[in-house]
Amino acid sequence: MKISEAAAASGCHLETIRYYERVGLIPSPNRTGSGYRDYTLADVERLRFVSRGRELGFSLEEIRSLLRLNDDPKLSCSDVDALARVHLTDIHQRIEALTRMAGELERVIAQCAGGERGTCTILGALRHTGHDVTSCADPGCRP
Amino acid sequence: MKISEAAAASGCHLETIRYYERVGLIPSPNRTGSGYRDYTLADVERLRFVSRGRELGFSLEEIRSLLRLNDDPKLSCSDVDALARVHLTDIHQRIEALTRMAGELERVIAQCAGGERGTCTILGALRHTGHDVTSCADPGCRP
DNA sequence: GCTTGAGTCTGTAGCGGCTACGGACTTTAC
DNA sequence: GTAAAGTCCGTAGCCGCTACAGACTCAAGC
Repeated sequence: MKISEAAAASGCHLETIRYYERVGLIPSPNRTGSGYRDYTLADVERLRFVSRGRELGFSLEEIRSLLRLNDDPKLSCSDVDALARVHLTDIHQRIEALTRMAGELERVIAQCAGGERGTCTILGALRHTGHDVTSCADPGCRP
Repeated sequence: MKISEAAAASGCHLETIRYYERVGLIPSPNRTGSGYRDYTLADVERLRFVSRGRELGFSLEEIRSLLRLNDDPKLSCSDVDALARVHLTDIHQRIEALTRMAGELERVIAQCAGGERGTCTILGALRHTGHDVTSCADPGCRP
């Protein structure tokens, strides 16, 4: 199977596949006589593994670990579980940070909306200290 | 004011300040006789503006636009409003994507927890097609 | 057999937003 | 006077790709 077919079958972009090979995430596939990469179904499955891992937000290093855990059935399932839980915690933290951002942004936008006057509350929030147009719970906000 | 003081006063890391200068986000400050950067309060305010913009998740290019809008009071407040709304939509989309990830991950983790058996459902979810251990609403999931 | 176009090859550079050096200089503290 | 800390500049690295350039190979049509 050629690289373009492997790309279509795995959901990875063609250039991304070459990149994964370069960084050692997937093994180098066989080559045809003329030097073209020749992928097996097993190769494609590995690529799909990586692709699904990325969809779940795992880093390439995490996926590297997951692949190792997957390759060696003697290794413990609880390591996989631990890795996934750490990753989940990280995702939750990112969601929290973004939610905070969104909330703050919504507040300053709401105050600005419709205001054609010279003083823009959004710019004001960026200019002035301590979010003084809002109520910031963080004591570090006030200087 | 020296760069380390400007860093402390603005909340930007010292090396980050030099970076912002290099990419033209902030103007080059005055220099002392010996070539040290010498920041004014206006410089620090600009840095704080950038720092707060980053806290709200704006990209440096967005902040560049906001600075321009801020510098020229003749420009319309509604441009600021529009920029902020686009950014807010983007944040909401990122939250949504992360929430989807977290949900899926929670599902496979829940099925795996406590399982010391050889077949790990987390690895299974990564290996096998179409999230067959879950219920995926996306028709593209099934091949 | 020959041409054309599409696919593939390698290597390198770029993105964003920093961060971290190395080696030279200056300032500060004792 | 000397040692330590701060600053300077330039460059390279991080992640996870993506996009070239310039050389090749392959498949289809004539």
